[in-house]
Amino acid sequence: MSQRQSKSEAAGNRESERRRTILRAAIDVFARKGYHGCRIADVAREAGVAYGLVYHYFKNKDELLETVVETGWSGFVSRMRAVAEDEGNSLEAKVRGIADVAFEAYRVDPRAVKVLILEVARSPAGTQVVSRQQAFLDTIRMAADMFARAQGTGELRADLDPMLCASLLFGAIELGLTAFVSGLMEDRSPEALDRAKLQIAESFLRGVLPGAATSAEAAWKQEKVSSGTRPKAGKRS
Amino acid sequence: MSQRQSKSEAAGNRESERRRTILRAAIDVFARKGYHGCRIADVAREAGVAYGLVYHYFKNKDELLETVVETGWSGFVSRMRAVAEDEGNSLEAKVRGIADVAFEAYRVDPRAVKVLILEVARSPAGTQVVSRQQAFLDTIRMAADMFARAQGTGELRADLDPMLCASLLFGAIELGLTAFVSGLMEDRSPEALDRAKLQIAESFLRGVLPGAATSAEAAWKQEKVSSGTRPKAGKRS
Amino acid sequence: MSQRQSKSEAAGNRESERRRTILRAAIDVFARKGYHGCRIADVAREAGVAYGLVYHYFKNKDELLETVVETGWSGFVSRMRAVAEDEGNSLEAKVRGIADVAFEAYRVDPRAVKVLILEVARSPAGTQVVSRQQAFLDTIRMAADMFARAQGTGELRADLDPMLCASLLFGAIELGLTAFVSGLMEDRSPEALDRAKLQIAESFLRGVLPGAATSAEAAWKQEKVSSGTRPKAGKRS
Amino acid sequence: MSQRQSKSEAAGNRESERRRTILRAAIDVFARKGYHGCRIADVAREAGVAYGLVYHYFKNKDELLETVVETGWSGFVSRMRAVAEDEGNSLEAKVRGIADVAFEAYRVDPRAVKVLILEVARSPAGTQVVSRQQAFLDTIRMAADMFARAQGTGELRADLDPMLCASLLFGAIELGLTAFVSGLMEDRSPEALDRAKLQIAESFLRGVLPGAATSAEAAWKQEKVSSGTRPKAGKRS
DNA sequence: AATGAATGAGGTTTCATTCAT
DNA sequence: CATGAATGAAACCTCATTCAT
Repeated sequence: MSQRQSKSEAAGNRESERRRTILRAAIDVFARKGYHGCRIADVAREAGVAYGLVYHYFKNKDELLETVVETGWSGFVSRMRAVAEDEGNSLEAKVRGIADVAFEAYRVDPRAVKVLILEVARSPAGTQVVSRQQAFLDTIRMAADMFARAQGTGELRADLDPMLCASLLFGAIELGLTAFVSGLMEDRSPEALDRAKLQIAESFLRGVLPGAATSAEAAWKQEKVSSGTRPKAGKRS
Repeated sequence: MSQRQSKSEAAGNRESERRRTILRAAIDVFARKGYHGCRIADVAREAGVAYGLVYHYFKNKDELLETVVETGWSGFVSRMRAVAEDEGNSLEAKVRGIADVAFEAYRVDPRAVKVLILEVARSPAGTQVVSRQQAFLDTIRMAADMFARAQGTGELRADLDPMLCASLLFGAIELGLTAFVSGLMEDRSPEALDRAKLQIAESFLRGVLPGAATSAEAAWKQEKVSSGTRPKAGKRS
Repeated sequence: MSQRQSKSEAAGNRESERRRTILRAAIDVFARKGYHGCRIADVAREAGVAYGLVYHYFKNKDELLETVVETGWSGFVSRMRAVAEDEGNSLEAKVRGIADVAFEAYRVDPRAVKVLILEVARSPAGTQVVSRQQAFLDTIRMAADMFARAQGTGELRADLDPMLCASLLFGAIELGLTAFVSGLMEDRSPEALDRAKLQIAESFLRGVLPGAATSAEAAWKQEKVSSGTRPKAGKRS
Repeated sequence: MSQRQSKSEAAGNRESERRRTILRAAIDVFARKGYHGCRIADVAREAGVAYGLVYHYFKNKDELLETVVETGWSGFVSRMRAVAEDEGNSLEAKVRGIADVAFEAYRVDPRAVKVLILEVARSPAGTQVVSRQQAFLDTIRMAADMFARAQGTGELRADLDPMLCASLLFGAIELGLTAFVSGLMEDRSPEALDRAKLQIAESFLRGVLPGAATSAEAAWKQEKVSSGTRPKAGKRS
């Protein structure tokens, strides 16, 4: 590649730059006031662009939200899926991995996560284009499949409903994040986030894995003391 | 006494009857389309009354939602609080009691629960009157207090953040209910609901109570099979 | 007359009593908020009667105002007319009589006068039933006739337009009263009212009666003839 | 420079052009139907613009009226003030100047004057933002000050209340204009207007300037008491 | 006669979307 | 690309009037 970009490339970059500015602004405003509570004018003002420019890049307000969601959600889901469907991993590792993905997303962009939680996870059925609601439900179903498979291999207590397990996991993660988003948790330092993530994963696992104390838990307890080796379980160093 | 009520009584009943009809309709419509997605006209049509009558009983749309929420939420919260602050109960009993309250509310009036979940639990901070958002957060804080006290008596693992525990519990319950609300769970029979409630409470407790299996769990296990011991489980690599 | 009234008389009195209560309330509320600024509910509340009763006695809101005006205005006008058309009186006596009538009306019922000023004297042409606007204009015309006759007898300067004289007189009276109504005049004692009445009548008469030209008038007349040097007095060339 | 304006200038003109069009339309419609009697739709139709554009330039209906009033009134008042406070002028010149200003305003824009008279001068106190009513009263007070100063220099009869004089002057002018506005005066030619202006100013001055008592006044005085020597006069007891 | 709940037309206001420059 | 004025449908809310009791 030459150091100078071709004209169209430059334009393309310029365009996508503007586009991204607007998208960014939309996320911020949606996070602050909600989709219904904000006007296109708010997004434009936040982005520092002219009113009409929003319509240059997005067909309408709904597409704007759609794009926000897709952008934020698709990466999230694909990372989630990668973790959940990596058959090389134990269920425990997968669960910890999912928690990692969620909390990492929050660390990187809490506003975007807030929008996803507010506008995607919840919102009346009829209101929106199918995809939005579907996206969330599909993710839960994916997790449910994961749990169902785990039951097949004896990694999950057989008496639990896999769908319910999936709901519990996401419920725990979501309200855990909500606690941060809403200000219920006063300490929002990276360490606090990490602690929360571990407690959530660990409590969930303790609750659903077969047997008494899980090895994971044992390991985790040990980790506190020494340097607990653990097979590729997410990002923990 | 005669079978007819006195005039004022009849009027009083009539009034509150109408009022309740409208409130009921509002719950239904909010549940179906969300607060923003519905028009006063929808509520009026659903209630079978004239447009303006809604404004006879409620100052404006917002007060209507406020009333819906207050009505539904206050009963819910007070029952919740009664359970959580009954010091005669063990933590386990309290947690099960809270699950009972939530699922019973859903059984009695799923629509109302849906509205509470959609419009109260989540919704951008600045938008609403304090009370709505506050109500939800206060409930979580109440549960957090409960868990903190339980740590004092050794009923809860000392290494867990009480606030996080509260979030987990409500997250599990909420997304468990959401699974029903959203149609993720196909079987919505009372039995299925009950099963879900038990699984949620039990998994949560298993996850957060100190020690190995809880007494409840032990009982439950026995009830199910006989020897469900599984060899330390761990991970199949 | 017997001391007891017949039943129908009693009823009639009761009725007119209620009716008068409502009329009274309407005057007060109209005076306070204006016709457009008040609701039937305000009138009912002020009168201490039920909402619908207003409609029992008056066909609609407009008729209510109409009645207020008629009641207040007709007495006013007939007294005015009696003074203006009493050919036994000099013009001066008539003018003073008109001022008497107006200020007496104000003394007796300042609110009613306020309503008459606000809602009758002024108000866009098309808006109202003819009668209201007409009533006011007719009164001015009546006074104009009076002035025209006075010109015939030499009691009024021949160079003045009678219609304009009428306007001036009522303008002076009206804004004089307005000064009291609006609070511009701090002293609202009966004595102050009387003083104002006399000053108004006297100044008006001094201005319009024939007789020795005042120095000011003389100067002005001269200007017309010669080149009236006047120290930069506005736009006159 | 080219004959074409720069873009921003053009835009600026365009904007204020539209704004002025709407303001103009509002004046016309208010004059025709009154503030309460007209709908925003009427203003928009009159201006030949879309419904919503009115709200692009004015926050709401009330601000529209407010702006109409301010625009029309402020120029009027400042011109009035210039005349009233020009100490190089005699009282007589000032009074004539004020009449000039008022009638000139009417000649230039009778509709606007009508609105000012209808919606500003009179209208219930509580209804409006302070400024509107205040503006009118302040103007009267300004004139009252002028008259008070004139009493200090002996230019005005000492026995008159300055505030009342101001009321008389504006009452005369206002109802004089009303006579034209309302159609009482059939001849509305510039000459007729001029004639009216002169008669008003002259009659007023004749009435309030010191100087030889008119015969009428003399007669009246005699009738009342006996020794009505005037000079210092003060308030009659 | 008296009450006040019920009705619904009519007005205001908002704001997504289009369009001319 | 960029701008922001212009558009108008759609929602909210008010309140005069009617009606059942």
